[in-house]
Amino acid sequence: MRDERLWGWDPTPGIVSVWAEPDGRAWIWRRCDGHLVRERASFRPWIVLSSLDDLAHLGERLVREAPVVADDAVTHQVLEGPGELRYLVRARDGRALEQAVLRGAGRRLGRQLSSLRQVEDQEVIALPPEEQYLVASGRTYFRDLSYDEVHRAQFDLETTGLSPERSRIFLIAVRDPSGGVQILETDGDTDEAEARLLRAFAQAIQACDPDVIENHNLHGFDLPFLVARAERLGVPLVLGRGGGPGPRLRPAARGASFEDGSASTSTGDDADAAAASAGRAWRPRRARYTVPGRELLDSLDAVRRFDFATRELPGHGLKAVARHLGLATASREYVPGAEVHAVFRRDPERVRRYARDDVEEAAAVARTLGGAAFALAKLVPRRYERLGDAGAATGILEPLLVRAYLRAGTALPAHQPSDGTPHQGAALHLFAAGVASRVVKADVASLYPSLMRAYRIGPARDHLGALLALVDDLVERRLAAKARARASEEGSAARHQEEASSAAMKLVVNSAYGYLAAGTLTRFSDVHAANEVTRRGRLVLSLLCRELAARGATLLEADTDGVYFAVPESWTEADERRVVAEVDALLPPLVQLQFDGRYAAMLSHEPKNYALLGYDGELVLRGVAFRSSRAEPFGEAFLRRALARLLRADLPGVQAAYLETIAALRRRALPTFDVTARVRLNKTAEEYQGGRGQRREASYEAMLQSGLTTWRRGAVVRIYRAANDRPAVLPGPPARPDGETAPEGGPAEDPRDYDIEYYERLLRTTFASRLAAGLRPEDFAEIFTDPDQLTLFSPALGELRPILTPIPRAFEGLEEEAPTRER
DNA sequence: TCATACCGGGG
DNA sequence: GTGTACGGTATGA
Repeated sequence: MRDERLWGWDPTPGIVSVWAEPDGRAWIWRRCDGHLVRERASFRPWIVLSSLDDLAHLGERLVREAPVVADDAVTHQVLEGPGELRYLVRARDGRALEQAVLRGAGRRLGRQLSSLRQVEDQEVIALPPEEQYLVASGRTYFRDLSYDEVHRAQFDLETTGLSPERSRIFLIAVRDPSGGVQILETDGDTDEAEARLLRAFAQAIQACDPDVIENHNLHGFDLPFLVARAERLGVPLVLGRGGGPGPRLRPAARGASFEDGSASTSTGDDADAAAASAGRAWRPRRARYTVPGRELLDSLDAVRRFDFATRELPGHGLKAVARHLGLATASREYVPGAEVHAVFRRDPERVRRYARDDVEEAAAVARTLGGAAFALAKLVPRRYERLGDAGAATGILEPLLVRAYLRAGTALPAHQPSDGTPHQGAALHLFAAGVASRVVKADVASLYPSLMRAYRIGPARDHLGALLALVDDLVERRLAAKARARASEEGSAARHQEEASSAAMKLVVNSAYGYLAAGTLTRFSDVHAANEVTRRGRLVLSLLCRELAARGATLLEADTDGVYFAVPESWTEADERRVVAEVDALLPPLVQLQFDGRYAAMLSHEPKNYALLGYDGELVLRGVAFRSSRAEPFGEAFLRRALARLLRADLPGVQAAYLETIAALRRRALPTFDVTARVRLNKTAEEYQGGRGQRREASYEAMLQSGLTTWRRGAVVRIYRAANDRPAVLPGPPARPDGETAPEGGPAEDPRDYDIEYYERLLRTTFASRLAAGLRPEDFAEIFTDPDQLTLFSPALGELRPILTPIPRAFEGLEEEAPTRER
């Protein structure tokens, strides 16, 4: 398959935005040597149909595709191959084309149709006008442009609340493409003042004329809020280019929800609901705004895409992300959201700094994480802004495949219902529970796409072999991009570009398997091929487990594409790496086992629940058994200390941690805070009282028995068990919902009346029990005995060792390739 | 206690 | 135009 079919063939450089209308008019904005050029183009709108029957009523106006046809003709071209969608149909005006299909289909179905969306998708492919234009022309965004050559502006609203029904915008920070920041403010709390602010904002955007408008949660908050306020105040909000229409809605899965009528479903207090009531016109259920000439990008999408791969972010909020990525400056101003307006009233300068820092950070986060969408826009025939939140399978691979097929003049398959074959997933093996030392983690990078390439597993209906060609090509391009990134200067724009491009390609490559397994959602999905990929994956995992064991490794846990194992004491790190390399050599070509880390010890508790002790002493806890935000702090602290000692085979130390904790409880040396659990009160007092007869819930009983009879829904408090079985609430300020630790209660507020026996029991049953897998039952009983029962004659704990218990028959779960006649 | 439903963000 | 997933938390049987 030729390259150009995969990647577009028209070399036109510098496209920064495309807007097309269904009538075949298109506008293209390009940056040439820094200057903006607007071009007018026309295209012949097209759809693909499974049959021409619905167009038979056109009679002689339906003709074969030809260089010259009548102005009102509808032309068709028959695509080759076995695909069901084989008629490429075009007309001068896409609306007329749609009407013609709807008339025929409506007649056939005996009901009036108003949109091609109502036609079965087995029967039609109909793309948005911009995508029709890009697919047909072979153009893509940003050829020969780098990320920083695109003009980007950021803006951020400061409002009096989250609901545009009840709140106002009082300040807007705008960062222009050259980096200058303007602060626009209202001069009073009136409709007129707010309307003036909105007009000034629209003017500021027009004046700096960006190609891209960005912010964090732009589509979830700022845009819907802005549009709702503008509609309410009767202010025309022209943010696009060419004096065209104001923001338009387009359906988008990840957009804000717009339920017609009144307040929306979930929270009722947010912008989703807000935008809902703003207009009477047709609203899709979920939507995003779009404007001509500018791309509206949300850095929250970039953050989600990034974290999807890395899972390293503490949260997806702007501040948390900026801090995590090292983008927050030392002088960064912070104001809690709920206080922004109040702070503005007494210290406006502080809120101005805050808003300024917000747009600066949004720009920095967008630049740091937005490279993937930018790189994708160079490859995929969709608007840049749609690639910001496009899912990898339907949003990226599918458009590439559709373009490739049409360019090759080949018919496309229709979506197919399942044939009932269940999809089989990955393997998970637990080989041993308990404590192991000298632990190694090895894994196979990009296992599934590697298997697809190695065994040529692609969709049965992909007769062009386009998916595998895409994956092959992307893998090669990615390696080249990574090499170029390494070769370029650290921190340089070139490096940023290559890394972004590499990230984009990795994203697409890794979604190829998901595409296969996506059932009815993707055009070329193939559950048999997907099952073959996972089957090969299980075989590879089994093979490497067996081969590692044969070389002296003690297997602990294996999951999908990675394995933890322990090695004999005599092994050096070089030995560990050598064994991994030996086993790697036995795997199929393109499937590579890599050394992924080594640890002093591991407690294997349950599948996907374990604790690791690094050689540097760092303790890593994985899985729900070891991490819970609700858990009482004293228990968590005990567990961490005890685990660290257990993993060092220091059983007297484990017991000491236990006894010290109990002693502290008995002396009431622990602040009450340390025994509290963090809970959220999701029922109001009335709601709880209503059903109180049937079921008592500790959180609410604690409130009521502490004399607190009203509370806000969603309030977060810390509860504990006081003496005499009394549920109680920790006095003082509640724990902050963002997870920050509540301020320590002073002695006056710290009752220290907790139920000692209850917490001793909790320590044993909930926390100490997490160590049980690593100890003989009699040792466990000995270590976690009642301090009053300690005898002078107990066996010396110092001589005991933690244990590792093989799981019976775990090896039988390993699959082996059925003997076949090999090639 | 275990299953399942829902959330992730913005002022 | 459709579905990200995944880990955590909240809720209900």
